[in-house]
Amino acid sequence: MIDVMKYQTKHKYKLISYLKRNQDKHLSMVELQKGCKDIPVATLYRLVDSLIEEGSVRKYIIGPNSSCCFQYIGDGDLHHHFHLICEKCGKLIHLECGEVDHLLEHIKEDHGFSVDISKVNLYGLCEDCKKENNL
Amino acid sequence: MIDVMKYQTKHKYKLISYLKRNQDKHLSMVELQKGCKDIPVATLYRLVDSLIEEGSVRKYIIGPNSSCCFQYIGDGDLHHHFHLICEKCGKLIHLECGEVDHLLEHIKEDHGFSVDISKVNLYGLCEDCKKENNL
DNA sequence: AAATAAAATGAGAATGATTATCATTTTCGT
DNA sequence: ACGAAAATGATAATCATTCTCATTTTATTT
Repeated sequence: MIDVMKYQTKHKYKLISYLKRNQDKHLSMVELQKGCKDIPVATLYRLVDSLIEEGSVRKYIIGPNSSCCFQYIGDGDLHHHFHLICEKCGKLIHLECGEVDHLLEHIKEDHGFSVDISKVNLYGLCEDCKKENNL
Repeated sequence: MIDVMKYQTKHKYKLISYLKRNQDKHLSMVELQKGCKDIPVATLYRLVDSLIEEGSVRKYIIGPNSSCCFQYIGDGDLHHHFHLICEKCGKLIHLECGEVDHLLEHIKEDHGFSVDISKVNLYGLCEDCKKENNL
């Protein structure tokens, strides 16, 4: 359920619209700038920060270059996934998998540590690259 | 087993010595600069990159400010473990756990992706911090 | 609706960490 | 010791992000 009241400004509304339209993607700051050309950068940064603050946007840190991406968190559990990142081709794979939930539950119960799944980035080799390199 | 031959330069040697002396800590770039005052910044960055490349140093991205830290992890990742990193206190926990092996095997078999366990860093909240914040 | 307070805006400057440059020095294999 | 390859180092360049502050917009109170 969207709380219209919290869209105090048209820029904020536009940004959220854009984020929602691309809810399935991870958007970098550059992409946000392209998608919201009429929002000045400074304002864009401020808006993104406020959305993260209020919890409707999640920030991801991806890859060895530590670039960060943003994603709107909808009503569903879109946020409930983790990343596989191929070190060869850089491909980013979104994976939702019960086995991971199981592992995180185990770590929580038996090791007392609560893992933030949104920050789980597993590096390795993807299927295509394995084939390509006969591995 | 330390391969002395790979310490080609005195700067590289000094940096590794410093990292080893502080193996229990996470060192930021600023701390490395302080600890290795005689190594010029440009060289320091290059050395750190090369050490990460060859696998004797790990890079961590910690906290909401996405600051990054470095830590010496020895020669090759012979130890079959992964890391839990508390985002509150920065604590680093080494964990060896069959459940993780099981998960990585599952990802390999069912999702075709081979995860490099030496790069598995799971971020979250440790037991102490949870208690401290009544979570 | 008018007045006032509070928050958001926007353009450009400032910051700060990281990277690039390139002539010089050092290291390594032969 | 010789020449190729790699590393160095001082500085400039880059680039994302933050700051500034006068102005505009939004919210709240009469």
